[in-house]
Parts: sequence; structure tokens; C-alpha cells
Amino acid sequence: MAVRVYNTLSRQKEDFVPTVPGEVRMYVCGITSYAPSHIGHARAYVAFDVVHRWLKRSFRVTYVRNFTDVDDKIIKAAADRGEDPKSLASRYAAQFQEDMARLGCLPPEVEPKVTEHIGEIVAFIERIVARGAGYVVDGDVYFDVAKDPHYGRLSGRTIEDVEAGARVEIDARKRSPRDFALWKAAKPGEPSWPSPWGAGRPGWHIECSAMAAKYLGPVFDIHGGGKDLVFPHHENELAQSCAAHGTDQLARYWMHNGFINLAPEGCPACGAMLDEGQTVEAGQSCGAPDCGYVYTEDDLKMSKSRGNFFPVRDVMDRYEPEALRMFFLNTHYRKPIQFSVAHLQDAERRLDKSYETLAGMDEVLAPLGDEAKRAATARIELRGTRSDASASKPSKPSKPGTAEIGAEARGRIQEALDDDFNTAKVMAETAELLRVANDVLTETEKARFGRRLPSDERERLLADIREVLREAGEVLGLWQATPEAYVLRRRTIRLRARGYEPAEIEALIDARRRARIEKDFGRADELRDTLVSRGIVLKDRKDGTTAWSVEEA
RNA sequence: GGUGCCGUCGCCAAGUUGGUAAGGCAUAGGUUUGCAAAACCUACAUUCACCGGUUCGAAUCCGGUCGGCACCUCCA
Repeated sequence: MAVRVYNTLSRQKEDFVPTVPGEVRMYVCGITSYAPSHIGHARAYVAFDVVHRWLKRSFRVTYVRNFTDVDDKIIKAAADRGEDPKSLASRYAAQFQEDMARLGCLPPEVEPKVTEHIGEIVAFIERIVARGAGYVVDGDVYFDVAKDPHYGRLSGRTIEDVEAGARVEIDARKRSPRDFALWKAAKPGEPSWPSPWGAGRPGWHIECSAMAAKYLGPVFDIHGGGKDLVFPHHENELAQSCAAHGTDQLARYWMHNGFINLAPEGCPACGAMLDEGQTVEAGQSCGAPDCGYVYTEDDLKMSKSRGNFFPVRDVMDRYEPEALRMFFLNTHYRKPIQFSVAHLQDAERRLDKSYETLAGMDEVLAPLGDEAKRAATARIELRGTRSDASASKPSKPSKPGTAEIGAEARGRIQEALDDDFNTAKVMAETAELLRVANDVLTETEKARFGRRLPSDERERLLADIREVLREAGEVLGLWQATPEAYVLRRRTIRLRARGYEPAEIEALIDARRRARIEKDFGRADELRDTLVSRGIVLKDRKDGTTAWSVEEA
């Protein structure tokens, strides 16, 4: 088994064989930095972050993601605010990097900006013109699509299709309506740079070709981006790069992630659509039979169409960033995702629960020290399968004994990741492992194994599972926080949202503890009711201590 | 008009180079608990929008129908 990647160019999964053995060069189109990044950006870069992380385990990876920081939209946004385009663009670029960090995305190896590569871009255009694939009109330079016999191969359109569907205003100066600008002559008041064709700025598309060539060479391994970029952006990049380099391919594998769709104007719980023009208010319940979901303030904000500019940071301020990430990873990267509050809350609950289990495991494993961990690490090793590595047999689902659970899960997770980065499958596997771990932690494993496990076997099993989860988490970019810290932080956030001090809650819990010791259950229940009314959920443990968590306000 | 994608349990969602339907949420029983909560166990799609075809065998391949979405203009 090797890593397999769905290639948009061939419309099928292919074995991943990098051009240079052991090395991967990937380019993913970054953002045009003129506004806060939205959840669609978040989805895309989380998807490629997993690609990055997974390939890094077995290859030396160079991941390049650009910032387009000169462009019509930036110029317009800056003009609207009376701000300098360059400073506006760099402000949003910095903000984007912050957002990505909060989402747990590793920074790419290179994050080039267009304005810092004008020289390379001009040289690139010169090469295209020299090869006869570009032409100059009044200080503009256009790419001559007719010179590319393969044009349309990526998006599956013929040249006729493109012309027939062209809604662009026809520019008589262009030889063909499908020709696109490589270089745009400067207009008054716009940022511009000198060039052989006069002052101007790069057209869209060319920056990616030029910067990819600089950092990755004329032909590299993976080129990625959102599905919307297939046409015209990537189609044009492919055409112009091949023209400039005299090659017939740019990237061996073209990867495109699916879109995020905003929740429809309807019930987030049952999905019942609202009628045209019908509105709901917070507190109103869903009219669908058997639903009765009560709309919250948030639902309305979320479901209200705010176009695509639904900023990630707003979502992350309101919900756990890691939960947003988990929500994305629960769906395969090529599938569309419906964004809704209900789904996000579901992810948040799952994440909280997983961290609680992780915290429980760490509690058991901590006293054992590093030796147990090292032993588990030696048993478990999660890495991508290199095409040049010896083939491993796909593991068949079986009824594994405690010694095999970790290793077999690891095998299935590896297969899932190798199979076009199937994170949804990985999430399912980790859910199983979490269940086994909980089983052992609550000492209810008898039903599963037919016997109570002796403590050394329990510890070994927990260590194995912990190790698989740690490694899977490393690839998914999940569970990177210390479980104990996470649980504490979540509790604090929710407590604050409800306006309670940890100390006053602890005091109530302690009072109840004393009442229980005195077998004054009436008083204990009374205190619990008080706590429950404040959204505090108590979990009495076997050792007499009480764990607690706070429900969402 | 052109191009492409999708339609799997009440909801979310894997599985699509054919071999007999992962996982999560919800729900119903149960174990556990002073009572709870949490956790765990069990149950929950003979069926994959519909119709027809190929095949020993199809959710997976082919044809058609219906439904949804995206792109063709800036977009992750």
C-alpha cells in the first residue's frame, strides 16, 4: 500500500510517487488578504495541513503557500478606507496567520508574498512572451490561450465551452475572450512596478506560477486549493507555467478541497426549511413534528446569510477552535460541508469528551513514568507508506486481544490516511479507541474482554491506546493540548460565561461531599440540585472524589 | 446554455479499481450508582433517491429518470 491521492487532472486516485524519492514539494494557493478570513479558508487550510503533516512523517516536505497582496479587491478595500493597500494587505495577512495558528495549522515552509516577488514575476512573463505565448497590448500583457493545445484539461472544459459560457465583457484588444492578463498596465493611483511593458502590476494567476517556480522548480508534486480554483485559476496557471518552462506538466497531482456551505435558513436540529420570507426569533421553537428545537440567538446569527465572509475568528471566539477543526476533519476533504451551529456544538461535545478520557488515561499512566510510554512507542509506529517502502498487508478487522488493539488500530489509521487522507475514517477509529479506553478506565471492560484485566495488562493497553491517539492527534492536529489543561480551561470558560466563580462552586461541591460522608443524602441531593440548576454536572467517582463539568450556557 | 460534483439509518458521515453497509449524535432497554451524572453493554439500514442493464455477485460498473449543489465573474 502506498499513499494514494485523488488527482483532479485524471479524476481518479493515483499512487503517490514524488518526482524526487523521499521529497515532496507542494504548493497550495493562499489567500488574497483584503478581509478577515472566513470558515471556507479555514476548511481548506486545515485539509492541506493534514496533508502536510501526514507526508512529513515519511518525506522531506516543502510546503509553499502564498499571500496575494496586490489585487483589485485589495486596492478597492484600501481606497474605501483611505488606507494604503500594502498595509491593509499585510495586516490581513498577519491576521490570517494568527487564525491559522489558532486552528492548529502548522506554518508552511515558505509563505511568499506577491509584492516581494515582482522581479521574478516580470522575468516569468518575459519568458512566456519570448516563447510566443504572450502578447502585449497598450502596456497589458495577455496569455494567448490558443498556443496551448492542452488548454482545458484540468477543468474538463474545451476551449469552445469557455468561449460559449464567457460572461466576461469582451475586450476587443484580446485575441480571444479566454485570454487572460499576465500583467496589467497601471491605472492612476494604483500601486505599480516598472516593467519592460511600462508601469503596472501582476495579473491574477501569474504570481502562483512564478513563486511556485522559484521555490519548487518547474515541475513539482502537489498543487492544491479550493475546488473553485480549478477554473480559471489553476487551468491558467498550468497553461502559463508550461508555456514558460516548455514542459507539459506543472504539478503531478492536483488536489482540491470541497466547499463549506452556510446553514440554510432552517432548523439547525431537524433541518426543516423555513418558508420563503418566513423568519424565526430566538426562543421560538421549530414547527416540524417531533422536533420542537428552540432557536437560539446564535442560530439566527449563524443562519443569516452573511455571504462568504463569515469570519473564522468570530467562530473561534465563540466555539473551541479545535472543535471547528474536528468538525472539518469529520468529513472527507473533497466533500462539501454544511456549516451549522448544531454540528459545531456536536463537535465541541465530542472534543470535550475525548479530552476527558485522555485526562483519565494520563492520570493512570503518569505514575508509570516514561518507560511505559517508551515501550508503547516501540510497539506503535504511525507513518505514511512510502511508495518505495515494502508493502504491508492491510489489516483485517478481527477480535483482537489487548495486545493487538493498539497496533491494529494504528494499521487501520495508517491505511485511512494513505487512502487520500481519509480523516473521517481516522475519526471513527479514534472513537473506537476512546471507547475501549473508557471501558478500562471505568473498570467495565469485562463485557468486552470476557474478564477483568489485571492491572499490568490494563496499563499496557492504556499506554498503547494513548500512544496511537497521540500519534493520530499529531497528524490530525488534534489533542495537542495537555488534557488536564484543556479540561480546566473549558470549565473556566463556561463558568465565566455563566458568571460563577470556581471557588463558590468548589465550596458547594465540598459541602455536598461532607454531607455524603455523613450519609445526609437529603442535604447532598439538595446541594446537587442547586449545582445542577447552575449548569454544573457532577460525576461521583469510585474513589469518593467528584469530578465536575459545566454545561454550555 | 456549457462543465463538474453529489443523493447511504431520524440527523451528521465513511465505504464507489464489485464480494455482501465504519463511526458520531439522537432513541430504547440494561450494567453501574445511596440517588444521579458520566462511562460501558445491547438494540437500531436484508439496504444504499428511483427505474432498467451488465455480473455468480453492485451502494460501488453502464444507461435513463427525479432531486440537490458548485463552477463558467472575484472566491478556499
